Amino acid sequence: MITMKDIARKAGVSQATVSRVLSGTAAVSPAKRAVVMEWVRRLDFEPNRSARSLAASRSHLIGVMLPDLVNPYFSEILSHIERSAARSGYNVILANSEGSLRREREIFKSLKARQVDGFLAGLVSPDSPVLNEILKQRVRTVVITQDYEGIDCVSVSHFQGGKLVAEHFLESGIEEFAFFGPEGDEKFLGFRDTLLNAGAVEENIKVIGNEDWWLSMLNRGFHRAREYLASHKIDRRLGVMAVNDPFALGVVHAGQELGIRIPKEMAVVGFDDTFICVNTRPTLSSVSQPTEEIGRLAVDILLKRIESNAGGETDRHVCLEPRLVHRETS
Amino acid sequence: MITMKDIARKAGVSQATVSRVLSGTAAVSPAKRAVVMEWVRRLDFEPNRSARSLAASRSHLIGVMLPDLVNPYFSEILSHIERSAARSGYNVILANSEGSLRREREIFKSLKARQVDGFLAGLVSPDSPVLNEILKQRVRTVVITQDYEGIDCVSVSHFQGGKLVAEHFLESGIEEFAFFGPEGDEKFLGFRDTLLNAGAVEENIKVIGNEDWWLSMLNRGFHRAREYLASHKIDRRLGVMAVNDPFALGVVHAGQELGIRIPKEMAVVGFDDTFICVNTRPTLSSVSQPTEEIGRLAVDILLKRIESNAGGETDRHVCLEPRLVHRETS
DNA sequence: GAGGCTTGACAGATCGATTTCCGGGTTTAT
DNA sequence: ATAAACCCGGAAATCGATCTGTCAAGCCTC
Repeated sequence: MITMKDIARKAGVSQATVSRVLSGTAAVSPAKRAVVMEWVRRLDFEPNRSARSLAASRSHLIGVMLPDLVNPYFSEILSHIERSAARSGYNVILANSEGSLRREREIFKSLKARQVDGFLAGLVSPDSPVLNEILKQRVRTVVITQDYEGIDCVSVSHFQGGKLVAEHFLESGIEEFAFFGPEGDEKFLGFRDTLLNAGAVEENIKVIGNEDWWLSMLNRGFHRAREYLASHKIDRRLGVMAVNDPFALGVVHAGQELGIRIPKEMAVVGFDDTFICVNTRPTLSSVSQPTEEIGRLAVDILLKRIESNAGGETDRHVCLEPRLVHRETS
Repeated sequence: MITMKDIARKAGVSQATVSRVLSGTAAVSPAKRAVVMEWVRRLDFEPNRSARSLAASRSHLIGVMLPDLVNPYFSEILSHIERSAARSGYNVILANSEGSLRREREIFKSLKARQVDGFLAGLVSPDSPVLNEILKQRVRTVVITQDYEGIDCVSVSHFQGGKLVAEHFLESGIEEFAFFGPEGDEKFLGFRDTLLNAGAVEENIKVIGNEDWWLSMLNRGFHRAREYLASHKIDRRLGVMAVNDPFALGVVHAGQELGIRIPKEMAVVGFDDTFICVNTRPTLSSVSQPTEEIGRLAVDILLKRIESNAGGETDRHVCLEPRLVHRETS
């Protein structure tokens, strides 16, 4: 391995000078700079990042923790995060929490030990133990997907999203509702509140499947939905909101299999507006989240925090507006 | 930050002893071991990974380079890679080459500087300059998605996959063919060879869109397909093979928009058998690749190489069999 | 009880960068 | 001409771990 020492020897300068040239922290005479650069090029030298992080306690690494990598919503966000980070010279170290709070804690600890300069976290629940650690340990973190007091956040208001769906159902004259997903989810709260305020009866709002939405690739949603729909006869038109698009798709397919007409007997709305929506028949209504903006802004805010060393400032909350995209399933 | 030195002082032993306890490389008396562990727990100590990598020149980090993160095929593989790696105590550092050879080179260089213990690479083309570097620089690497001489590989034979599709079309009596994707792709070669051997006429095998499949999320495929189908009247049944599922889906939708009946006038087969296939109507035929196995095996092989320090052995080529999954579009 | 062997633990070198401190050489001001 | 201010660049300390060399203590064996 080629080290700075080698370059220094070849170029006939000290190690410190090489370091200065490379990092540009101090002035170096054009002549020496040129010689150094020449040798760097010639030997194809790349400074050892471990040593660099150790010495500078800056790793140019950001930790990204997500609850699911297969759901296209997260894939898209991840993709935008990676791109933004790469543009600014940061690498991404990726971890999948699989929605487990225990895993979240482990990941957080282990990535901190890796000296990441900051975190981007898609947290699963407001109960996550990681939230306390973030506050306590002052690790620069931007949370996506939800909004927490005292922590930088970039997210769409899920509450608002749930409200949009509720309003949409109410306008269509629907009086029976079901939510496929975890009861504690913000979007469900928005959904239910809006319905109740509009005079809906609490008994007519069902919640199905609460703890394991992150395992929700299609089969999971499909089976849950089929199980439910098979045992609960639909007499009045049912408005179904799902926690995410894959789950919604499962509901649609379960409905189709059981001969339920969509959207006539059952209206279905998903969440995230991933590419799934326009590529299924019937096309899926969904609440849209601007993934590119989320990814980009999250990285921007995080890097600004890192590079300006601004730890104690007030937290930034970027709240983007969700939009209901109306398609064939509703 | 808490360091080993702190633990050593608190526990009244030397730093080396703490290191031994933590890494388990040498025997330490049970009594001291207990004291050390107690303090590690109490101070919630986690060794600094930068320092550790620097000293041990082992980072427990593997670099994963993929050409696309949104295509569910890669998402799934990535997800399995991350899980396997995490189980063995490795973290994943992720980079998206976006299919650009220039980016591939940059990424390779920069991750090497990060001291990754190994690489998992989904390379785009046999021309990738990274291939030479892998051979020359002896960086432990397992290539997925394709099969190269002299480098560890885990992949499905794309050639074989193309062959399966061709045979399938031939059995259906199809005599006109189109491939949507880059001409140099192995799967196209398998497709074409099989067709030609069976007596198909070269002029009846069209290739559409060759250089930028990685940008192929739906719109791209859709537009390419619409453009082509609108200007080329179908008189005999057309057999279309697409480079991946998103692209195939674009072809299906373009066909539908132009009133082409599927599979009657046009049969479409995708590649990768992602979850898209069963969740679109009509359901999409596709060539299946066992993503879980690919991800898991790739990590297994890489870690075995890393941990046994086996650099010079002959390369391992795991070639998994593709399977044609026949659905409604063909 | 002396010599040989194993085991446990310490001090100190090392990994490859960054960064501080300081001295020598130039330029500018008086 | 002398003092002051400025630039450059080198030597050495530092970051937080790992790992080697060394020595002391404990246990046999004869």
